[in-house]
Amino acid sequence: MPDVESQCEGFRHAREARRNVLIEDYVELIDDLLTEGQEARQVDIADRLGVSQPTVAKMLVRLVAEGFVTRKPYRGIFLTDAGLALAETVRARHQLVEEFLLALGVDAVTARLDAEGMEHFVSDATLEAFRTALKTGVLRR
Amino acid sequence: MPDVESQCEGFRHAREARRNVLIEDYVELIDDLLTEGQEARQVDIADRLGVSQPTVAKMLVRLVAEGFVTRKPYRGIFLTDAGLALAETVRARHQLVEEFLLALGVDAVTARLDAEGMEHFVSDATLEAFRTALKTGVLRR
DNA sequence: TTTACCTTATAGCCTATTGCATATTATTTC
DNA sequence: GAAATAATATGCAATAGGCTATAAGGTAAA
Repeated sequence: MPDVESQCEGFRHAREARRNVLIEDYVELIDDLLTEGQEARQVDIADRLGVSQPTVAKMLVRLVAEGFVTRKPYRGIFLTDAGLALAETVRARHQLVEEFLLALGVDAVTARLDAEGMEHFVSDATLEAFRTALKTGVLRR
Repeated sequence: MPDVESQCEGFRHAREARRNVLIEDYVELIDDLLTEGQEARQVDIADRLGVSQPTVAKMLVRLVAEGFVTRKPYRGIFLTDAGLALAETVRARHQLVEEFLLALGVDAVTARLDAEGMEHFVSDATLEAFRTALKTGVLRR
């Protein structure tokens, strides 16, 4: 067992990360919706996330407060520069994790599901290790 | 972008998994404390998790209700058979994820931190892929 | 055995995340 | 331009997870 301080620090770190999961998911999804050309409406976001529209409305208040999105009334949601930057980081990470799982031989459906959960907890260092493994091709079957 | 149904299902799946994270962490930690010979007291658990004792007390109510632990007053916490089974599953998964990251070349500290976050979202299928990769040694550097 | 300490319980408060039901406000269409 | 429709807003409730402060119950040592 690790010493109390490290373990405690680890758990604190994980709790901290958990608080950002929703924000990351929203920002990534909004960016995807905008990139696909359609507008990002509350109802679209709600459908994609599988939650109700009021739930989305409440989260958007938070996203606006934290400076990631702006809203044009009845015209949908838009990303600020900070939101765009976050979206790009998150999407790149998400894709890399999913690609890595696929390269490992995990089936497509599982890779998608697992990546959705894991992505938020993969550090830059680990991401770099994934990237290296992919590049050197050691995982190919 | 995935179709609405799959994406929605993915997010639902992740939300579901998030609800079990704390239970898994508690059960794994309690098992570790008991295995180390010491008793698993509320204060010990609180120290390890980096939360307050009342927070632990509240969570223990839930763990008892869900049938994972029992309590001997002023003698600490104990695992039921279900709790023990869960603990073993969780610990095996946790260790495998951490070992895998180490084998990939991730440094020890990062591997510990990332594994703590990722472990709860790694499916059996992905776990099996990790195991295979470790066994075939393709990751050794 | 009585006090001091350790352990647990309880009360009250807070934030976050979800839901449902129901307004309200734009936009469109006829 | 008025009615239908789409988009948002809001009120109320529930669950989860966290905190501080304080009380109370056992254990053990002087």
